[in-house]
Amino acid sequence: MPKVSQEHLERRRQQILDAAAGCFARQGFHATSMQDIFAAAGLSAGAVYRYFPSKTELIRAIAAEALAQALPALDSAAGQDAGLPGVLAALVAELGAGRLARLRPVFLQVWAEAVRDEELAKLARSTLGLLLARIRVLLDRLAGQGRIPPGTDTDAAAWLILALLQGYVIQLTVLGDVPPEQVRASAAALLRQT
Amino acid sequence: MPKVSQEHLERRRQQILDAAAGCFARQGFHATSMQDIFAAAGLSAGAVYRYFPSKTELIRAIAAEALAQALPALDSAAGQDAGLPGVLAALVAELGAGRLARLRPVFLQVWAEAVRDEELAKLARSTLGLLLARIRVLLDRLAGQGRIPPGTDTDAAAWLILALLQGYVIQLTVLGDVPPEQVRASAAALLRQT
Amino acid sequence: MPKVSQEHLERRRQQILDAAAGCFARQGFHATSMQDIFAAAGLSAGAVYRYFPSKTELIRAIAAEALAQALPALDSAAGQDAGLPGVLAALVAELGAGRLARLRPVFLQVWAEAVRDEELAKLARSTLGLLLARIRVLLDRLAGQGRIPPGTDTDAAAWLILALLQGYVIQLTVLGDVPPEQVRASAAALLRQT
Amino acid sequence: MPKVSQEHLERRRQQILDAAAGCFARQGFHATSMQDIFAAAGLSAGAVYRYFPSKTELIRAIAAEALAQALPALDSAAGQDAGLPGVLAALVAELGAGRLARLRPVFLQVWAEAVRDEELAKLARSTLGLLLARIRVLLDRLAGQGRIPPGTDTDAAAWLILALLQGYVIQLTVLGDVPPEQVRASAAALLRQT
DNA sequence: TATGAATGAGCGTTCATTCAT
DNA sequence: AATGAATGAACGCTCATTCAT
Repeated sequence: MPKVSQEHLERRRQQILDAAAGCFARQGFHATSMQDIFAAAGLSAGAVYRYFPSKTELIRAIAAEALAQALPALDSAAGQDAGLPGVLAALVAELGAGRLARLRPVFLQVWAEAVRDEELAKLARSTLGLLLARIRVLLDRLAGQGRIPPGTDTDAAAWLILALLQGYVIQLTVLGDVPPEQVRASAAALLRQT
Repeated sequence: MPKVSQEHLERRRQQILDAAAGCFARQGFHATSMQDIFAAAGLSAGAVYRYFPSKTELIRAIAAEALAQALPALDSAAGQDAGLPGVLAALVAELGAGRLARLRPVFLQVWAEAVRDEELAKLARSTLGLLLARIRVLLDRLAGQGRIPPGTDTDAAAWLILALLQGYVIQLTVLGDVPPEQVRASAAALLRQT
Repeated sequence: MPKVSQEHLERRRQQILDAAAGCFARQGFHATSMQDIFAAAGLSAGAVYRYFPSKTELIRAIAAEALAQALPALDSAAGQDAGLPGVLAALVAELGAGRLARLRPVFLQVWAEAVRDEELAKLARSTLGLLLARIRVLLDRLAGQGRIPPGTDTDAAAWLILALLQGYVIQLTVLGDVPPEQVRASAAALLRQT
Repeated sequence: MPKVSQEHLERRRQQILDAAAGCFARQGFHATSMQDIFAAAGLSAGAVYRYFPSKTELIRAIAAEALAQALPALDSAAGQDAGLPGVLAALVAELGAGRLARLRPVFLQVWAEAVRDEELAKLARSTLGLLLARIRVLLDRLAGQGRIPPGTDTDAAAWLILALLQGYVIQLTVLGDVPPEQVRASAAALLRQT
């Protein structure tokens, strides 16, 4: 007979993840001490270690959670039946001020840390693969609807869009603010779409 | 009269920077200890601290050096009088296997660390600004030569190209290898240039 | 009226002692965590703490139990009406492979820990005293039967035999295996008994 | 060019070993914290860790040093051309109040810890082997001089003497004080030597 | 009676930095 | 100019113990 409900355990876990995500976004993985996380979560060392066996595992859990959020954001942007510029603008808005905005520094941290932690690299690679596939599907649909130029290599285009979004994450985070209209303009300029 | 030549000092400084760059590329800023750098440089703690007053300053110096290398790479790629796809391909080759390849992980580290270190952020911002300006100049020249579609918003396009390159840095580093042809294809697909 | 029988309580207590003895024998007092004991006993922290108020008290209980087992082993060896070499051989067999074998590491732990815990030292001292007295009784009986050389200082001899057995505990535990025949031969050699 | 002399380094190392030996003798390996050792040695954490890479290695070094001291003690006792009781009495005096007295609790700790640390077990085993061999040599010499009964199995007798000494270490440490005369009497009683 | 989530002091260890030589 | 021994605050983590359920 469990002492507390499964639900309570899940809530605690999320409480820790939320606190850690905040710390990591603000200070990066390495400049955040476990003590910082204990304080942010309002829990003791032992309590946090009951849910995550090490700082490394906590980082991986945060990374998994953050990367996982990118997929529904893409889906929701793609689902609005807009043209490509519209989809990009929606994504960019999401990254700039939406729910993904908070996670931007975490994305950067994960990519930087992937150099050292193969587990993190795997995570990042698989997420990138999923995103790429979904973008391809979107492009194929748009091609079928005649909304992108005929003959477009959707495979290559999907990669380009992903790189564009990743670059935007860096820009937003480093420059502080890149106006979303600029992205829209950029996309429009080169895509010459409506 | 100094005991040793200015030249000697400069050589020592570079020796330390090279050793540190190697460590940082391999393990990241935070997982590299100063002791790692002493060992890699073959120097004592005191010797290194004579040239750099703290680890933070050493990181900033490395960042400045790494970012500075991006400009000549862009210039050399732009100077070959190729079309845009050619320029992009040259840059991508440089990032994938050229002199910039070694620095890719450092770029990532710098962008990730910029969140915490405003000095680093400034450095990154100014470099990004310089790159953007140079790309704009290139595009204007290509527009003047009729090698990119008339009416292209070169400002917006420059930003897009920079984001694309940054995304490529992430991809290369996280995925391990993105074939350069793919970038060329991507660019060609969307730019519909020769 | 108690909720559960006295018998149940006793069984639980023994269950914990058995689990703890196993852990302590394998890993020593200090390298065994209370969590190890909870797991080995298949009980919760709270359950164990209901029976033993602290790790220290649990250690003392284990020590008392282990030391107490030495007395019946000596009695049973002495009761077989063998000469001194036979008695020693029986004891050594008991320590080497009999019921006392499992407790050998615990004996060592107790002696080592007695340096720090006066309670444990008292326990060890009183057991040593009891053993000494019983060995003396045995020797007096053998002397009366003319089975040890006349004029033997039984007091001194008892002490020697106890030391011999303690040394054997160390040897068995550290060397892994000292053949029992060697002890018999040793004893015979110096006692020149049949 | 070394910063300080080899001699200085050796002195520091010994300073740490001495401090640690004192702590370990007083409180045992596990109840002694590294902080205790820093304080006892009058050094910082970093300084101690420059000489010993871990607490485990420090324990092993202490064990090696302590065990090594047993050999010269035996040699010096054996070298006085006394009969066996005299040699035993000398050893016992050494263990009771001589230079080995301080190390008695450390011996106990090593034997107890050998259960867990195979490296320590190896150390203890090899020392035991050396002691055994030296005792055998001593007995053979005494046998040649006719100072022990003819026909004595010196191999078996050597083992017995070693066990006796080990038992005495336990007794002294646990009981606090066993009068050396008792050992002499014990030995005399059973050896019936002059 | 029994559970097990939670506590938090304290552990062993690292590492940026200093300074006597 | 260069060394490297030394510092000590701070790190990630453990574990004996408690107590609401």
